[in-house]
Amino acid sequence: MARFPARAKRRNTYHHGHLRQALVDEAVATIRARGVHALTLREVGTRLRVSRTALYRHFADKNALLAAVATEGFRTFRAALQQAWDAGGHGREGFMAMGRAYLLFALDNPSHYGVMFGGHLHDAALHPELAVEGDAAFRVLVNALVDLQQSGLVRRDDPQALAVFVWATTHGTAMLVSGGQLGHERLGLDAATAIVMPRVWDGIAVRG
Amino acid sequence: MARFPARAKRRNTYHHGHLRQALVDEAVATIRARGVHALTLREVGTRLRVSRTALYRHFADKNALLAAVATEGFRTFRAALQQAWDAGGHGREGFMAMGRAYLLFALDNPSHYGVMFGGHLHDAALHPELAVEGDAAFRVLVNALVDLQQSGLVRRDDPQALAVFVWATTHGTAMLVSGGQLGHERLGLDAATAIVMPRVWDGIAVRG
DNA sequence: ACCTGAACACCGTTCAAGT
DNA sequence: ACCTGAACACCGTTCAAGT
Repeated sequence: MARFPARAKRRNTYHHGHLRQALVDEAVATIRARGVHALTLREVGTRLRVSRTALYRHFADKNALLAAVATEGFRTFRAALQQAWDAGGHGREGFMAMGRAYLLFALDNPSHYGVMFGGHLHDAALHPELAVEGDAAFRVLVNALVDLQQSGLVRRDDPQALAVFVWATTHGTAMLVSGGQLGHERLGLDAATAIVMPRVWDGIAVRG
Repeated sequence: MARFPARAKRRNTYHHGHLRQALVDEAVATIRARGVHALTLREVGTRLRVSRTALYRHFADKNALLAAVATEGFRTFRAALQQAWDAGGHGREGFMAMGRAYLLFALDNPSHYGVMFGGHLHDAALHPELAVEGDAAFRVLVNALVDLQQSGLVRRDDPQALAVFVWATTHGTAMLVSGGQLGHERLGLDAATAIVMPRVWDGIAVRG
């Protein structure tokens, strides 16, 4: 019944058994708080009270850690989209809620979103799980569009093509708004949603 | 009449009088060829046969050099948009040509485009010339939209809002296509243009 | 003004070695 | 298997000094 000592001793010497997840969490926290450029493998290590090179037991290099961060981001992102679509009761309102959720995620976690889409990753192709999660998030949108088509609300074009248009528009809006790239025009979440989403709807809806 | 020697001697010791532009050009070339992550101040210096720190006479830091690269990008970008709009004879066709030119620029110079929009720049606000050039490029689009409104082709909504929608969609498409972020769906320039631009037009055109 | 070399503090990554 | 410390090659940036 007293087998804890062994575990305790182990924890002191070899760290916990979930270093990988701890590394990802720490990286996400750093990125969220201070941006990608502030992410340092050495600091991640010391903050986790682990050697600077312990990380290499779980990731090939810094890029692989970033890929894991992006993968994790896609997971919560997809959940947020799905939840908004469901909570919005599908239909036009659900679609709008999804769009708002998309922008909300991007504006709330600009740095994390940047890792997912910003091109900080060098060889995304080398990380299949990343592609899988990205696809899964994309598929939430495709499925919603198919549903909207079946309800007679959206044109019966190729849903993939429609999804590309919708995703691109929302993504572009997120990047422009969060980066403040449009110069003078500083937009907030609601303003951006109000400007862009109705027009996206016009671009895909059945003509009335 | 023979005052060249002085110049020649000077060139050997103090480099040419256009180091700043040479630095930007070299940075652009490196980024274009090998990506932002390969840009090194030290290498830029040695390739220009100049000390590693000569750069600091012209730029506060690496970020300032990147801002200059982005500024230069916006200049040629704006010219490309304007040229397409004019060559397309304005109207719907000119608008489509502009959209294609946008995507062409982004796909032809993905890394340079990435510096302009990708968030590699830390404090874009600190570089006013960058904002000026970005605004100028944006205004080409706004002006085109106003023209289209006067021709009765585009709805008479706030042109700025219309421009945000158009820009965001095109920008998003460029990012997604160049990053191959849409998973399986690998799109080329023409496919992306064909999918997105007609729908953008539907989103802004006068209802027929 | 414009340029330089040496130096500083800081990276990511490798590797032989420990448990 | 998992972790470590020392070492390597490489950064951006500062600074006193040169012309």
